[in-house]
Amino acid sequence: MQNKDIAGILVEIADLLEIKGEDTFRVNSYRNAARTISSLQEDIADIAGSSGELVKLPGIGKSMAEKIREIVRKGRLSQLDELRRELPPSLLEILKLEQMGPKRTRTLYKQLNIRSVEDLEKAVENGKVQKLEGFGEKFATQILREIEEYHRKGGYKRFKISEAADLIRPLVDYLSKEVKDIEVAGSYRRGKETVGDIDILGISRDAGKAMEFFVNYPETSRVISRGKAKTSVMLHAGIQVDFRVFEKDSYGAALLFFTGSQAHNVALRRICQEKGFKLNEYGIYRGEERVAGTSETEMYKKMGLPFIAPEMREDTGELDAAKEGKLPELIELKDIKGDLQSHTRASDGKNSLKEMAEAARGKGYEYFAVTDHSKKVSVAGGLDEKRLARQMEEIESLNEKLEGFRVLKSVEVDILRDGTLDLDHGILREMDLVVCAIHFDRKLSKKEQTLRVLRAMENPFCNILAHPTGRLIGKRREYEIDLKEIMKEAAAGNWFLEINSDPERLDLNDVYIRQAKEAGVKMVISTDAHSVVGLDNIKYGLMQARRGWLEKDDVVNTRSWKEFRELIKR
DNA sequence: GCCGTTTTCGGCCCGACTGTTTTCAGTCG
Repeated sequence: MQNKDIAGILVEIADLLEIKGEDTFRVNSYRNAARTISSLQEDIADIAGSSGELVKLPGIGKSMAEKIREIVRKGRLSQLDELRRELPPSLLEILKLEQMGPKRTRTLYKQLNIRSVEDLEKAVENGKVQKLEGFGEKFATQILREIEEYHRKGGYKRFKISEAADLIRPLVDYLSKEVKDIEVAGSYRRGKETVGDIDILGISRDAGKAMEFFVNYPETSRVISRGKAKTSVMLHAGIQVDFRVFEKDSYGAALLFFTGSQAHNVALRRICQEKGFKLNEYGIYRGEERVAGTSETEMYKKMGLPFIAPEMREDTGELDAAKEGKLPELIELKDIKGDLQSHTRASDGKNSLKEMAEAARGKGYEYFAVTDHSKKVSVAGGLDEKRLARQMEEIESLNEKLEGFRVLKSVEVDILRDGTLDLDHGILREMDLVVCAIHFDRKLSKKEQTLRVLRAMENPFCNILAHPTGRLIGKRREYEIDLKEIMKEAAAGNWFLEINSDPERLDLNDVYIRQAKEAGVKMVISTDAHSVVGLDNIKYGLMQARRGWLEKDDVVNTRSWKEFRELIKR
């Protein structure tokens, strides 16, 4: 049972209790506990063993600790089983529909025995829902549209951060024509790997005009709500955009508020309360008087805190760190001195070696590793020893021409099922750097998979373990592997874990990154670019690194090649 | 259900928008 499974059980309880009509504070305590667990560095199952440890975690008291122990022990929770008998779990699907909260879900269940999205759809079509008190025609039309969208998208989907970026770019260009100081806030600004919606802020004295301009954006498919301060629309792409305008004096407060996370905001409001202030999206107030609001820095300062980077605002310890003056100095893009995974036309890349190298040099890097696939990955045109030897010659002659820049002779060698490598040691020995990765036999047991990787990484030529969990966001689960063990060995064995910047991968993810840092592991941030354009993805890997609290020193490719080489085992 | 330098009870973050409920509940972030 992983942390996220246990958190999932608690969230389900919270949802069902809420539909039941339980006290919201009690309901929230389940959500708080779930949040604590899913952002925890250690395995909750390990902590659950020793009594007293669990209740030290924020939001987990005696009763919650007992429930967690039951889940760890039995793999299930009798309280949830009971709730599921009481209420059909398919109600949770209804709850996911926009406009459908716990109250309406409960009413429809009690009054019309609506148990599923399909039931709801029928009842609305038959005009039954509209007859109930509190549900009108407008509601009926809206909910039918929601259900249609729900069917079309197959439930509610989140967008990969790169997909969101592609939608945001033209929208911000458009809005900038009318509104000043456009900023994208929300989970996008915090650099989350996926985003559910897009929050945009701007400064304008004429909010009405700004809103009018916003709803006329050509990509708008429908207006969800429209007010003086806030307007929400759905884009044709199927993502919701919330747009708000503020006055200059409130802009910092608004940015802070709408960047979130929700949990971070709640924690900030508590801090303000303790100091006798009130915090909202317009500023910090002492009574009626606004005492801060213009900038985020000013807001934090008023709370007695240093500026906290958006990527850290998840209420996972950043506020304590800030209070104690122990915030990390997060790694920045300019710290990266080279990219360490890339593919060329020789395997499955789109550009030539020369084109890739020149593009990397154009980014201001000092070095750049070309890591085409090895022969086993034949679908990607993997290279055998002979072709690699030829590529290495090509690199050498290219390096003679590129002054102040070095193309590293490298490869993404496949780790075979038994933990041996897909290439002769003779050729690996000739390389500057060897990147190792799993591409096949993903379904081994956890123990076998872990041993396989460790065996490979014990090889004297292996330096980097690429995309260590093999997940593809929203598509493919992680393979079973004991990452804790991998981290332990990586920390001791001076090899590195990759943070793969491909927005489909982002592997390691933010939670694992922070865990790895705690374990003393050094990491690299690579793009895994398959084209010149792909080199830009470094920003996504960087954001995950920042979400994992990494500093320059934690990341090996912030060093010059000379320093880097010293760290590599041989 | 959690929490505590106002500690074992009584709090628990705050505001915008919508619809139809004419004074506010529900939902969302």
